[in-house]
Amino acid sequence: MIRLLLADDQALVRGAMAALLDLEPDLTVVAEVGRGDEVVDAARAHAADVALLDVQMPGLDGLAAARQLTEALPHCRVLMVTTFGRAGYLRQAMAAGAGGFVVKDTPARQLADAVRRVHQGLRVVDPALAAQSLAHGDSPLTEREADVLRAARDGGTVADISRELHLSDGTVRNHLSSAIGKTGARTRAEAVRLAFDHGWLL
Amino acid sequence: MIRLLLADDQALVRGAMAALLDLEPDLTVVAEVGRGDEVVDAARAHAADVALLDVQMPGLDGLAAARQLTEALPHCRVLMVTTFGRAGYLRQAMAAGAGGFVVKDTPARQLADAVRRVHQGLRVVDPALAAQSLAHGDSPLTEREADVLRAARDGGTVADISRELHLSDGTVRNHLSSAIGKTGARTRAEAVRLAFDHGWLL
DNA sequence: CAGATACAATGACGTTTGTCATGGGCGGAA
DNA sequence: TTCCGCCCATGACAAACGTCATTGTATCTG
Repeated sequence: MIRLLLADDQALVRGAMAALLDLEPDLTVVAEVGRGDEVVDAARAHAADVALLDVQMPGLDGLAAARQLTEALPHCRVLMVTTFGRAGYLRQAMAAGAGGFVVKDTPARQLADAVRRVHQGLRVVDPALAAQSLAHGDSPLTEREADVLRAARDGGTVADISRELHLSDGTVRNHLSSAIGKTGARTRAEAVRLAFDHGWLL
Repeated sequence: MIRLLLADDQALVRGAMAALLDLEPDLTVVAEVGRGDEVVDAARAHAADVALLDVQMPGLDGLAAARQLTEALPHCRVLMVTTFGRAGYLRQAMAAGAGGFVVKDTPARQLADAVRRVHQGLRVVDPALAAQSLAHGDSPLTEREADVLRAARDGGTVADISRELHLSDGTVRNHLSSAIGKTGARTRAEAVRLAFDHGWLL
């Protein structure tokens, strides 16, 4: 009997996935959480064998949660189950020690198989996503450039960003210019969008 | 036995919700689709009593699908089940003849009850969302302003937008300026974000 | 050590953007 | 019919933006 932990911020989706997986005779859902910072505790308390983690969660994002979990409980496998097939997420998930990466577009029947494979220590990755990940490569952005893009996400002015990051206006514009160049964008907003779609932010 | 149609572009979520709802003795899922433009045909073919529609779907968005469905099959009730609790979505959903509006944050157990209520002709609405909807009111944007904001979504320049919409550069900037004023934003990007969050676009 | 890279900052530049006044054409409402 | 709002357009202006050259510090690497 494989013991599962579900972590997803959408209660409805979480409950539905629990119902789906509990139908499998060899699987049982032993814990559900809606926040990333509750993952490790819950996994330990319920002796989970496999944790299914969403990427976007309050408290702590799924990738960070995966890092914590694989370090704290190495025997507990991690399967990322996420909405967005961002190439950068896959890369980071694997680096975080995840055993698999599945997007929510995949047929429901394959989920149980993915869980079993991960439990056996195998790697489960969407082939299309793997190809895209290789194509886009790793993030070319420096840490600071990523910070600036993140701060520019909600459409504020340079002054807003510089205030938030305690930087000079000119420095912010330099970082932005650099990020625009690296992403191949022609506008700050476009750079934000592209970097986000590639999974280079957060 | 209430016959259900599920429409959601994420196959995994769709299947999981099917599993969840099929556990209820008085509910049965008779059809699943992943595109908005397949909703009406599927509902007719399988004689669905209640259709659960996500807002964002390829082909046709859930709100438009709800309009088509309530017109083509008036006896078939509609329950919107969506990720984002945008106030504007709720308003449009109700105008489209939906019987209920549920966000995916709600506990899984409440879903079956919502389905039953909608099937009985009752209205099901998240109270918090209803309040927010009243607070923000209807969209103050004109059709053209909304068009321009939509075109500005991916971060292009004024020239890009004017080319896409076959307008003068100056006209685009006028519409943008107007939209910025109406949304209370200070930047084009911020206006796009705010309008989107209010459900005033798409 | 020298070289490369990330970070922060400044000043200068040309361009883009947001705003405003103004005007004309078009539809619906008083 | 007259008014009003929406749409399209133009021109002008200040502010914000994107780019570049340059300087300096810190850190890591060969």
